[in-house]
Amino acid sequence: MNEEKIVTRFAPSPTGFMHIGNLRTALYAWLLARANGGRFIVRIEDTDQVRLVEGAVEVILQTLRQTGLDYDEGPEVGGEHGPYVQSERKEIYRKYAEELVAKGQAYYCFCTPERLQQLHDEAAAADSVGGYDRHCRNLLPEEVAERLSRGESYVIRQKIPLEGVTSYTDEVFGEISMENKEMQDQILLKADGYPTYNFAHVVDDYLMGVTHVVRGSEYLTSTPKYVLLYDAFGWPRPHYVHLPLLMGQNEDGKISKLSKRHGAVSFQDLLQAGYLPQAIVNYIALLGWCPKDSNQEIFNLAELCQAFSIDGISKSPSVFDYGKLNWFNSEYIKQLSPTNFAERVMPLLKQKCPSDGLNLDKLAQLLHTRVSTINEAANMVDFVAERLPLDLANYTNKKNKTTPELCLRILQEVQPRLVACADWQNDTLFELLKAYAAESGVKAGAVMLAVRLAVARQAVTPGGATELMEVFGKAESLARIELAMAELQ
RNA sequence: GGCACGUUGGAGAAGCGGUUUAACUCACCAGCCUUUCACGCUGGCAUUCAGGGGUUCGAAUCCCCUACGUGUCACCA
Repeated sequence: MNEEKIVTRFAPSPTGFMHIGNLRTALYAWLLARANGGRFIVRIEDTDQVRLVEGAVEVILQTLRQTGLDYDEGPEVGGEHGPYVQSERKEIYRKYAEELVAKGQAYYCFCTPERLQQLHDEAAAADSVGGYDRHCRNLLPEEVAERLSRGESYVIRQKIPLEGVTSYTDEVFGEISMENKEMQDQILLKADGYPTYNFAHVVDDYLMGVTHVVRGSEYLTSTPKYVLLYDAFGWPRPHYVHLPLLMGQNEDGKISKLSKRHGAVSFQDLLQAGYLPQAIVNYIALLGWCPKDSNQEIFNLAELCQAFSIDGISKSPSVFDYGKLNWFNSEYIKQLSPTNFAERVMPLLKQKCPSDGLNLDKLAQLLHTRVSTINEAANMVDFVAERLPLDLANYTNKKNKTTPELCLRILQEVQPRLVACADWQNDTLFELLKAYAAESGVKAGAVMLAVRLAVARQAVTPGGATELMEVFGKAESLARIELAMAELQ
């Protein structure tokens, strides 16, 4: 495989947003090129003018930028094989399609969409799946010429051999064979003059020198038709690298192709949900690929390039697991510097906890090791934003042997010391409470519990008693202790 | 329905005919640590590789069949 310089491409269709499965395909194609000192091309496949979505190209390019998948040729950067947008290469395809007709490997078809629909309906009625009946395959040249000159609407179809078998070797799935009689005379050039994907990608991959076609395994069984096209032109076939599909788990436990019903499935959705680009990339890299002789899981792009190889790609589909993504994300969040993390949560904290006097920097610090996504911080700080109702039963704790009565006593005895405290920060407060515990003979754990509950008004909190007091500041902390004592009275 | 591909624990997976009593990670459970939670640490979690037949001295690893799953059969990509 090293006899030639590897050239791969990512060829998305701008028909929506960046699906995570698409991103993963882009990643693998990029990795294959970069890991072998090859080139990576981006090509926009916008031959379906009906499904075009405004702004989709920009989303695709932006995603590539955000994930660090740089390309050598493509939109915006150009290159020697441009243009890289298929709608701008329209005439190229016609020329090649006509060449195929001349070679007897393709033919003009004048069948109307209505007739095709009828064919389809009849097949469906017979409880089967029918294809095109090759009605125009053997039209006389004179008839074709005449109908063409009359300006009749037409498409150009590939002339698939009626007999025999077509095989190719996929780099991950091995040899794939398909009986020619199973294949349809697929349309190469549509009535609107645009090529189909089936044709355009073959022509472009050849013209752009793509050596390895990397794409999802949904193309596994249509590839024989593409291979036939290469053969018809007399072009060398590229290597094929089909990737296992990405699945999602449904509520009933069944799995199916990853889609919106499984939750956030576009790169943008995931960013919106608080995931970091590199965590997403790291996670999807491992969905369907595994490094050889290593148990490493945390990889940055450079490390992925080092470790990546085709034989690490598996054949079986994998289920996208948000739980594991969360773990990756929390690892990447922990890697963030305290300041960097603080910058990211701060907008959210300021919005949720606008009141003055709160130490949001301290809050951010507490949150750093406790969240798996930035957004998760939102539901964790409600108790800071407002004084939540607290069930007094929480003051009864078996491990620390506390009761509401004990807690009340603790709060009453500790309050004057807190009022007198001049240095309102964690370490000082902690020492203060410990000193009280030692002097009073009450267990330190009990003291911490009473104070934490009084201040937080919530059983489980992101931080201990004294850390939270630092967050609340002296005034609010004392006010809450005051409130707690009243409730316990 | 035809064809194609897949099937190792709840999820990602290693494994490529013999020291594998199936590695590692997430999740889960238990314990430790600890000012709760989280972090961290320790231990548990498939006697078995979809099922059934073969081949072999020996199979998760090779072959066949069955089951199940997914993909594909568009003037979509």
